[in-house]
Amino acid sequence: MIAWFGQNGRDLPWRHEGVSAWAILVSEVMLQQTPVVRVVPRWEEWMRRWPEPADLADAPTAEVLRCWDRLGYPRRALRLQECARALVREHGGRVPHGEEALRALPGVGEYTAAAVTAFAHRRRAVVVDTNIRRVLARAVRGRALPDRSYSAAERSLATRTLPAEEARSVAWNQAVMELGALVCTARSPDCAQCPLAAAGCAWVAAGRPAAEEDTRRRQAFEGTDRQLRGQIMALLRRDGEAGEAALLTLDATDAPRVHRCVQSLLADGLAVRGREGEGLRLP
DNA sequence: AAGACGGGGGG
DNA sequence: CCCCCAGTCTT
Repeated sequence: MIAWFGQNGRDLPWRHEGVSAWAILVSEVMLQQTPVVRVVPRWEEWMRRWPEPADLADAPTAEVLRCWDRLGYPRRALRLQECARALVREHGGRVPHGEEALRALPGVGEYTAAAVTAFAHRRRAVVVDTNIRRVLARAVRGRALPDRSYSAAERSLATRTLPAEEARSVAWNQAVMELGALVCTARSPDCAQCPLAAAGCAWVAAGRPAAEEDTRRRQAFEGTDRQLRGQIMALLRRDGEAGEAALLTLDATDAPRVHRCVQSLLADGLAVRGREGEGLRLP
């Protein structure tokens, strides 16, 4: 796996020599539910503008949200700025070591704390993202896909699989994640190119059985608050401020729904009231 | 354990 | 047009 990564790993900017822990933390937050290819250009501009936590901490939030652009889930941008402020306030403007201290930061959960520990601090940490879950589900458990929810058993499996030696553990996390992203993909895995297939992937050995029928209802998007919130944020990024009338054009048929979304954006701190007390603008 | 939370590109 | 993406936080 580690040799495979050496040959096939992508040349991503946050993997370059000398990239700071802060820059890696920023990349990890941006990569939460957003594909690599969309993150790269945003990350480059972001790091150019705010190379240190103190820079982001002092930035106008409206600019932060604009630069985040359409990476999705804009509260991640808000939390990243809160995170930068927490680093300045509590950690001397540096990214702390230790998963417990990392997890206490806004927007940093189990995955990100482990990823920063492994990829920024080069320490042994059990990193489990969607790619690693899928690779382990296939290679070890012989399943087409991991279970819906992340279980203690899965964390335990990842822990047992992780090499004991520190440098190898870091390389392993990177390699398994990359294999899941490039070869052992969700939709159409390319087992012919997989270094694990020959070594005995349980799923390949079992004849690549199909996934169990997924009975859960997929999350709708069209017509949801999530979509409308996104449209409102797009409007605010473009114009800085939007009056009541402009907001209502987003869904002229359902004013209460527009109002509900405005309320939730205000509650989240993603927007504030306009100057005349009506309409909306970026914070 | 289940839902909310954006947005876009590939199959 | 559906599915998935280096998840987190709140019920």
